[in-house]
Amino acid sequence: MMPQVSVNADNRPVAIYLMGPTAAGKTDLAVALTKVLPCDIISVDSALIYRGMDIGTAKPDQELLADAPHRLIDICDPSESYSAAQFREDALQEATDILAQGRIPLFVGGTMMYFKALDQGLATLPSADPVIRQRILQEADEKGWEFLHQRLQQIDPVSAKRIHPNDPQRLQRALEVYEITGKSMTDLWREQAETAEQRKANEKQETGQNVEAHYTNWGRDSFSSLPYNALSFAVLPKERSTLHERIALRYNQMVKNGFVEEVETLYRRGDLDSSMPSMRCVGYRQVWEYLEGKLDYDEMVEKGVIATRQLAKRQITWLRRWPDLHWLESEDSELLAKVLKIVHSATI
RNA sequence: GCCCGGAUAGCUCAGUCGGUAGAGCAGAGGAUUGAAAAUCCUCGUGUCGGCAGUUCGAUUCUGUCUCCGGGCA
Repeated sequence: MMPQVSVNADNRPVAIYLMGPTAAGKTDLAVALTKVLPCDIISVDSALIYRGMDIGTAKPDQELLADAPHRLIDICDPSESYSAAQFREDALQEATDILAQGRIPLFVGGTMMYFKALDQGLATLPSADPVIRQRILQEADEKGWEFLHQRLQQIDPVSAKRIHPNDPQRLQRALEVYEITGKSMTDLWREQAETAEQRKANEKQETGQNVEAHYTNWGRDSFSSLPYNALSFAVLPKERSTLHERIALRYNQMVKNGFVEEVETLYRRGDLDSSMPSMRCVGYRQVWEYLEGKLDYDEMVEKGVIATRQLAKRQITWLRRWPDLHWLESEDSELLAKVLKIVHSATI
């Protein structure tokens, strides 16, 4: 008899992904889950990593954190940058630690690229190099991004087609990878995808899927399977307008609670600037501009709220195409029970 | 009460020497491989304030009314 391989026959322990746009109520649900399940929270949030950025990131307060500890918050200084790859490494380490204690990793957050990197892996590529990035930036200043896009067209036509000439961040990255490795991003992905296909073939785990047909997944190391079987949830208010109301309410509350003073403390340090990832965070950027005198108070508040809404929209776009996602409504009174039901049926 | 400006997309405004109109912002949809709360792409029909007049044709010219600024009393 051939052994039956099916999705349900997964004997790995479960983990929970709790996703959702900003201000949807993820933290409340996560904390409630820690009361009824043997789980520990791992934050999936590119802003909560920063120390001293508490009010504007809606970071849980000390009291709550003492009650429900979050891993991967307060791990960076605002002068530092972090990355999706670094996150994956850190998050897997935390998950392994939690699993070793026989507990459930509960990943909670809204940084969807971190979730994707965690779940599907990343190709093996060089990490960011500040010197090379600076050089590319300078060249863009002199010759324009259009010129650099044409150069990318020469060395990597596939990426050049995918990356819009107006997208400096991705152009910079593609050129950076080429400068460091001497190979195009596309070639590196392809090589790694082929290696993975080979490995898969050797392990006789044919899935019938054509990796080559999905170039956006080329080279991702998702074949090195995760140590858990993830259940994906997304929380979201039923109506977009409700989310918008919650965002405006929360932003005004932040300002009342001393958000401007928090940014002022960072502003006065003197070693931070508005080009750093930390100070590009929603809200921080607008308060920073207010402190520089580029925005008046009302504009700062209005633009902060707008930026938060736009962030939420992008997060929702990710969620719409997330596979096997359990959708939850923020205002559902049976929220917790529904999650528990799904978790229990998966653990049996 | 009189004089001058305004009234056009959800908001701020441009424009049509008369042939029913377009920017920015907002909003919506999408992309997303070491900055991702980042970065980028796509999407614009609205009694052109109401009514009347001139005209083949008025959002555009004229008259009048309403409302909002500002000024003079």
